[in-house]
Amino acid sequence: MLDISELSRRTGFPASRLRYYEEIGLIRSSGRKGLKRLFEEDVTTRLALIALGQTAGFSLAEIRALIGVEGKPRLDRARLGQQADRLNAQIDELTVLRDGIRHIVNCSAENHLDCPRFRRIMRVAMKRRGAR
Amino acid sequence: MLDISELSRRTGFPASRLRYYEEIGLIRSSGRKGLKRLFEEDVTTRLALIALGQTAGFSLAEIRALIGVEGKPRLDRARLGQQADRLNAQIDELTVLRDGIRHIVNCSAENHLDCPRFRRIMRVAMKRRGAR
DNA sequence: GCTTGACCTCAAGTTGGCTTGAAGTTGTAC
DNA sequence: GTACAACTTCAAGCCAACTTGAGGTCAAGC
Repeated sequence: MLDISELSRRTGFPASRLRYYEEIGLIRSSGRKGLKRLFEEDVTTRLALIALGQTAGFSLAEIRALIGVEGKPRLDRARLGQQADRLNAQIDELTVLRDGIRHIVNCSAENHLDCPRFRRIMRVAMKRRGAR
Repeated sequence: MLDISELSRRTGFPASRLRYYEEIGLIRSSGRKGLKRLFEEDVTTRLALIALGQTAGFSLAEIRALIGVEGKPRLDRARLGQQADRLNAQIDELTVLRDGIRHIVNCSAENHLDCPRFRRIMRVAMKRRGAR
């Protein structure tokens, strides 16, 4: 069993964030020693999963839906599959953008506005914003 | 010259957002007709650039630094190059995550926690969170 | 000449994901 | 037995990027 500072040290998450995650039900502490929370070791795995989800662009609410609230992380395969697909689409978009930016950097022409490549990038960007 | 509702219609940005962008200096209106703002057509280009920047994960402040405040979008090539590199790193990370998620979906083993692939993904995720 | 509707300003509210601060409690070291 | 650091709770604050709302103005159509 780990106290909050040890868990913080191991994961790099500040204690405030760990308390917050417990408060919203993302992790659990398994008892107290006096006032102090005690966490089981496998909470580190859960935290890694949470970090993973955030990196992939999921909100904490989505992550909770994906990994469940109970003790062991129970992964929802169907949802994960969908999310992998979304992630894939995002990667494709970012790739277009990256290439587009590099093009702009190298394209010495003053008029990007007329450049078909540039226009294509902008269409991608606009499409994405429209979706908000 | 376009009034705000026409600009909104063309770009898909709500009028409130356009006013907000003007307020923080991201776009300019070029005069009024009575009370009503009038925008030049090329503001749509600027808005596309802004959308582009956001899609690439830049804050509005960063975008302002990149495209400048004056009339014509003046792109900062050096910064853009850096940002393309960052974007590239992000793409690499997301790719690892995507593949990792797909692996989890297909890996019928109960114990992802022991799977080296899964561990690798988690390391990436943790590293990223650490950087916040 | 009055109603309507599209615009205007300015302040305040919203969301997510936390952090910060004040005030209290506890186990350990001296 | 007391000082201390490390925890605790709870409320409030913070940030970006907007949105919403109240109350006002203006041009056009009937």
